[in-house]
Amino acid sequence: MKVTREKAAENREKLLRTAGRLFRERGVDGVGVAEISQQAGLTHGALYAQFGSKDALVAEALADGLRRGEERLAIRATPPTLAELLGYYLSTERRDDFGGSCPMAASFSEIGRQDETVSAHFSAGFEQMVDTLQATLGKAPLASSDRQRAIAMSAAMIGGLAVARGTVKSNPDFSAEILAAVAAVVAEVGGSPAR
Amino acid sequence: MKVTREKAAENREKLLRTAGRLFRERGVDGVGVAEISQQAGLTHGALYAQFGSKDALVAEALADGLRRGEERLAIRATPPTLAELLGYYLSTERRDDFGGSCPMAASFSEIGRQDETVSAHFSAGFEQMVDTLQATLGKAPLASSDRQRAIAMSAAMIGGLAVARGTVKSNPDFSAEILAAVAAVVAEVGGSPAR
DNA sequence: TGTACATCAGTGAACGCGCGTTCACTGATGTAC
DNA sequence: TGTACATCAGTGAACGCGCGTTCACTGATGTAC
Repeated sequence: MKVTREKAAENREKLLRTAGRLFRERGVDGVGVAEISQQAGLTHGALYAQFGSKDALVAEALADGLRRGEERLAIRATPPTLAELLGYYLSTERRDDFGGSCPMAASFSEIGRQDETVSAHFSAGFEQMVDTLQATLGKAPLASSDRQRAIAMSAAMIGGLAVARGTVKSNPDFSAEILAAVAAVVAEVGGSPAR
Repeated sequence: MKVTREKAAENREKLLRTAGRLFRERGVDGVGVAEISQQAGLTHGALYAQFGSKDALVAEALADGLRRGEERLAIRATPPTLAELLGYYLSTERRDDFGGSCPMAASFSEIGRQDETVSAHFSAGFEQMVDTLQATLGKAPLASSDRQRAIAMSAAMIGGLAVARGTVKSNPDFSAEILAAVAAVVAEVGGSPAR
């Protein structure tokens, strides 16, 4: 049966969000089109009418997740402080919430194996993170440029979140120590007072 | 046909190494038991005689890769300097060589979804990296402890390598800039002279 | 505004394929005497 | 040292299953007159 254009756009959106969340939680190869469609309240046929193939859906879902992350930062009235960003990004809540978290940290190794389109969205997402961090920088006793510092801080946050995830099942104390240590050092490198 | 005990041990080793390399290159779900066995010069039956299931092989291969990485650091006569570690780890060669590189960076998101055994090996591997880095530290103008710095530096290196991989297909210049920026800032945080 | 009909988002049965896994069998190895 | 035989690493055919994908069909929507 046909549906209104509006409803069709909603369905497409629902498929994208559902796919993105499941990919982050269980990996691209860990989720099938059947489950995505079902959780979005549709059949796999609808998914194929919208995206044509799973590969295309993967690319669009990753891009959509990165775009959504960018927007969340861009629409804020007052730009966040470094302490706020660190407190949010390197929290145990974020660590344990694969589905709701940064696709750069959740889909990591998978993104490196995707094609150029996904790589371009990943670049844009990372660039945005670097810009956001760079805007928070204070004076630090380092010779590196602001941009260099912002890049290294972003890498440390993404890496720190992922490492905390890799260690939490066997060693939750170590995992929490990692989050705290990364937050402390990144804050210092960023020129914020140590917390 | 039966083979000598020695040959059987060699075959097991070959399966582990082959599986580890392929998992790092294409992801755990991206490679099947048939291909692993074939590239190791055996049949899948031999793989099952040795490991019992693919899941068990995955766990052992990840652990084996992490152990191998630890050993590579431990057996050196003179401990490496920070500059040497950074030059090796954050090079474009390492970035482009998924199969031969650090399993913590290559199998990232996958490790977070594995069970406690793999998590324990991951913790041990990361701890080793932190210790190695901590041993190279000089004096830096930061209030953070040596251990905090070593943890954050390790996270930045792993994250930096992974982010460089995610951006290289669409934006090779940015990717190279990331490697250089992370290396420069990590060197400063580690108290080495900026290169 | 009312009627006729083309459009197309979504349905659901069916497809081939490759996956992980099982198992009866092989035959050289390694041991017991 | 030589012979008999139990062991078991490895082979390869076969299995069911769930995957991504296709396609004939449905029927409300949206348009043309």
